[in-house]
Amino acid sequence: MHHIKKYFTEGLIQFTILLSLIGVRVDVDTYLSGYFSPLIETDGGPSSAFIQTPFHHYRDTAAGHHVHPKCPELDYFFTSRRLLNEVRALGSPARFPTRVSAWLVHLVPDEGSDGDELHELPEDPDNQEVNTENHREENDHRAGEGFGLSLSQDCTVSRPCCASGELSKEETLLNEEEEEDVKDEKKQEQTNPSSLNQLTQSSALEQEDLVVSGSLPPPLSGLELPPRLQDFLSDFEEFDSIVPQHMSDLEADLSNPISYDVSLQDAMVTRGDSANCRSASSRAQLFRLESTNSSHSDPPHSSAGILSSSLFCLSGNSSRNETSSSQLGGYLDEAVFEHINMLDLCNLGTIDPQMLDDMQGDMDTQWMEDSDSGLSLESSSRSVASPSSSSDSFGEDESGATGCSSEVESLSSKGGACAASYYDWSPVDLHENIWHDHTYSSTQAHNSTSSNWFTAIKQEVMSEDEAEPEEMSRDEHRVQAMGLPFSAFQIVNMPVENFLELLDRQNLSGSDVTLLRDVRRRGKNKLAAQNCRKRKLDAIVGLQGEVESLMVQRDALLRQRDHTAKALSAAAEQFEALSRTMFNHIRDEYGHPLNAEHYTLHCSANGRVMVQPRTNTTSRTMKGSKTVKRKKDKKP
DNA sequence: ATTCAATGTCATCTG
DNA sequence: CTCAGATGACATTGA
Repeated sequence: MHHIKKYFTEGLIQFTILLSLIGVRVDVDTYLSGYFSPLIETDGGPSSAFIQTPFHHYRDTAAGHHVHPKCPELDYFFTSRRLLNEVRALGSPARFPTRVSAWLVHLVPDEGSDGDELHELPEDPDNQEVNTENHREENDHRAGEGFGLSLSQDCTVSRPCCASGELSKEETLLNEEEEEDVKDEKKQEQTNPSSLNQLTQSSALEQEDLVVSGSLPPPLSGLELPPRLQDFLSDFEEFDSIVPQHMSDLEADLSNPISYDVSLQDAMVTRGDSANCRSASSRAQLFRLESTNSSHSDPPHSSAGILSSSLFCLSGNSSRNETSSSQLGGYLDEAVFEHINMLDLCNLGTIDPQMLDDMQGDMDTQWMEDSDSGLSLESSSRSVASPSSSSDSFGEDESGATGCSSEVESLSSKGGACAASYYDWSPVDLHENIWHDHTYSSTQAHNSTSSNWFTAIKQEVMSEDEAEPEEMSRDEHRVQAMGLPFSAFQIVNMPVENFLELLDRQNLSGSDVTLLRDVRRRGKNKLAAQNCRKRKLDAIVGLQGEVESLMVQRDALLRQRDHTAKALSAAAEQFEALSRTMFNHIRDEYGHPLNAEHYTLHCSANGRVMVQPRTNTTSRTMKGSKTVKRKKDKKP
């Protein structure tokens, strides 16, 4: 509750600042005495209550989270702050009255309804004691408050009454409140015309000033120019450099008038809907987190929980409910997942072994899938499958396997060290993570011969992949024909030391050695070709994506260029018009008007404006230089 | 019969 | 120099 009070208080202060910025005088002292100041959904800039309270107090500290820079709440915050800055910098007071009116219509609160709600709220005895005093005190302060208070109450789209409580009634009353809001606003317009007049007068003054600033300068005598005109003309001093530099601003200016027109309404409508719902839901989530943290000790209707639910239901109309509920659902999911994570971390030791097995299986699957993306692993796995998937060869291999084993035995009797060195290596070393659980348990694998082991692997893979048996490759047939106890796959994948030992100690003929070397080379090259093609395809896909992004960038640059050209031409026309206007009022030493075709205005950096005779050579050179530049631009 | 994509193979280069 | 890998070019194969 302390946070809430501080939140409201800070919000009130910020909103007071906001009101003062738009010309409304607010007596702050009268509000500060009441804790339940309106919950302000607007932001007052860097010191906004929106920043201070929700994120730092609740997220960073209470919930232990850190706000991500791309957090949607932050997006909303910065967006709203930007809008507010635009409103400040707008300098177009001509729109102020309408906006303020819209603000009032939307916001001006129903003090009565609020008060009624506040009095209705305390059905919960726990909150009643806490809230009623504050509300009464606040209502006392509000009673007879002027325009400023109405505004501030207004902005409490999430009203403090909600913070205290009852949601169902709140929901049902929302529509009525809105209607009453309009009525009360009208009443207040009647009762407080001075406030509105103050706004309109100030805005009218600003408008007048703007009109003066935007109008053409008064008739000139000589070269004495008014400061504004000098400023304006000085802007043309560095014409080419200024225009591109301010293109972004120009774009904003050209594209934003609509948003300016509705900026304050947006500040109410949009913030009252989506943004408000977002903030309300986020707060609800934040409060929910706090309430969950304290749920064990607090009663079910703890103030925080009620506040969260209040804020949640506060979202008002159906659309709000949809938005807020969905978003809140997201937050709740987030909270639920956090809770689950905590439980998992705490109960890690009690996890069901079956679940661990499943997880292991998933991990293995994932590992194998990942291995597909790898170079050697993918090729190796595929190589394992390809020779093993030929049932015919395995039928032969079965018979051959026994023969091979006998041969191996004989070999081992010949050179035990050599055979041992062969069999120290096996594909298991490469695929231990995959195959370790498949063959070792089988009785066939008890024989320590690599051929038997490989036969077991083949059978294992065959049982999994009997659907489409593949024929043995030519090299596989050749190796089998040689009667070696190794498959082509083994020859390809065994370490080079083992392969060299195999060549040396098998008493192979020269043609056999060449064949085995070719088999090994072809096998490795086959895998290398597969990897190479895969990389090539990946590179093509990446380049296609890059091309698309570059095309998008190119389109954006073209649009920006068109925009710049339009702005440049518009500024040039404005400059010409202004020059003509000036030359109409400028007289030479004989009192004759100057011909704008023969003279031009030159604006120096210090603000001085000089009339210079226009020379054809300069204009030609300038044109020539421009054409050269354009040609240069076109070349690349 | 032709086309085309996938795959295998060879030659060559590089580390 | 050998080996492993990468890659272009060509051949083969199957749909």
